[in-house]
Amino acid sequence: MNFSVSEENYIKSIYHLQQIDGMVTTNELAAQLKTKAASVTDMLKKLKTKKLLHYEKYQGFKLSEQGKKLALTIIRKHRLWEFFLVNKLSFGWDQVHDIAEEMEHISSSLLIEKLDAFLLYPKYDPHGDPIPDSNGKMETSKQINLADLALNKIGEVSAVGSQSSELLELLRHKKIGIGTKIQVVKKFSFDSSIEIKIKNLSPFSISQQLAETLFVKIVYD
Amino acid sequence: MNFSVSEENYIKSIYHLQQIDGMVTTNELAAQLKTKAASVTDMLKKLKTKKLLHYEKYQGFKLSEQGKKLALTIIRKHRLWEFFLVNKLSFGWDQVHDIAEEMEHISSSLLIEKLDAFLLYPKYDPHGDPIPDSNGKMETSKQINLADLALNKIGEVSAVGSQSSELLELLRHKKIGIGTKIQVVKKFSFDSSIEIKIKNLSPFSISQQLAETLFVKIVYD
DNA sequence: AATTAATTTTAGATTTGTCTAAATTAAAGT
DNA sequence: ACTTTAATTTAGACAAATCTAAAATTAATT
Repeated sequence: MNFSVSEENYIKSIYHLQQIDGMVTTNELAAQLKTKAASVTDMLKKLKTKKLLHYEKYQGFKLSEQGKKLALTIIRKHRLWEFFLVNKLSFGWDQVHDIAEEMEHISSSLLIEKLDAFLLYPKYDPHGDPIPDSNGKMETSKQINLADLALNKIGEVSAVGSQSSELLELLRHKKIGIGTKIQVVKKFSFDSSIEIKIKNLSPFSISQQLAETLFVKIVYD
Repeated sequence: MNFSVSEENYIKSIYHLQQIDGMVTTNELAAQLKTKAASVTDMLKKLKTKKLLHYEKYQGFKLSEQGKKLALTIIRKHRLWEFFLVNKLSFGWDQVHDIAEEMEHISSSLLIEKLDAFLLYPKYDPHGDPIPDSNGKMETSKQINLADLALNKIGEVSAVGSQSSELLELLRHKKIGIGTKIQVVKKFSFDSSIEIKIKNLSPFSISQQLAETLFVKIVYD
């Protein structure tokens, strides 16, 4: 199968959004792609007939297995080209995103395999995100401390550092549990507190103490 | 200014065709681009309003200075990427054309300058065609013997090896003079004769002896 | 449970690049 | 010079991807 640049951009955006939300909504995707909800609906129908996603109208949508596979090949291309641009052409890591955004749509898969070999099979791109291999598999994140999670990254809570009823009460109150996805919005050096964002809640701050008892796995977008 | 992939492909094809013909016709271009004459006419109007070519209807057309400049940047990208594919990713020289055809439309000019530096400013691509520099200048061909011109290449007659009236009579009869553009269509090893094609004439053969008295400059397409 | 608000979808229009078929212009042959 | 042929252009249609405005559906609120 062969896909248009536009179709590929939709697939990639849906992949990233569903890492965070599970299910994706029309408005979310429209915002991400800087387009209008009506345009998204049109494209969803097309992608559904191509069996790249599961979609029932008004019910949200997510990628099919095929769709995920395609998303991962696009992400693989994007990250390999970013690695190339930074490590071979000496671009800064902050200059390469838009260029890779164009290069990821070059269709030849032989090109990508040869590029991968030339770069000596890198595992991470210049931003620290893992590069999927030719089967779509990539290194999964180890558990790290929420206090160590980089700004704007999203972590999925995988463990808590204590079982004390005081902690559990606090977590229940803040609506944090195993599996909760937390984005770091701001870090305050004054008291090492951090501001976090959880889906469907307004951002709020937590203490350094709490951040250090929470362990997360990075959700690579 | 920013141009679509389609516009860039038209510009590049026109550039190549006018190397041979000076003026380009609608049907020629349609054949080259594997599209229909009507589609070409439509695009010509658009390219004219963008001042990329000189065009009066029914009169043929050719690139403006601006159009040539654009064509050379596209050719520069194409040939640099071909060089990269062959010399860094170890593709065969016969595998790279279609991939470079896609890569030449990546828009960043900084990318191309950095690529050029990474490749150590190559002067020729893997097919032996010269690579334009960032100002659109490229090495011009030295005079070579028509007998040494590679298959399918086009040469412009720049000198003859003798002034004998016998030779001049033969040349007048074959309609060959200084400035005539000759394409090598076939080479016969049996007697070293070669079959050539001149614009507006059917292909015909010439003897090794004649070929060796004609000097040409390669017309890079 | 009913109404309001927000989200999503449909309907119809627009742009880009293409096509076929018909009309126009130029070139070639007698 | 006239007629036939070939090349080119116009007119009208179509597919892809987008948009605005209106209608339909779901979610939220009283």
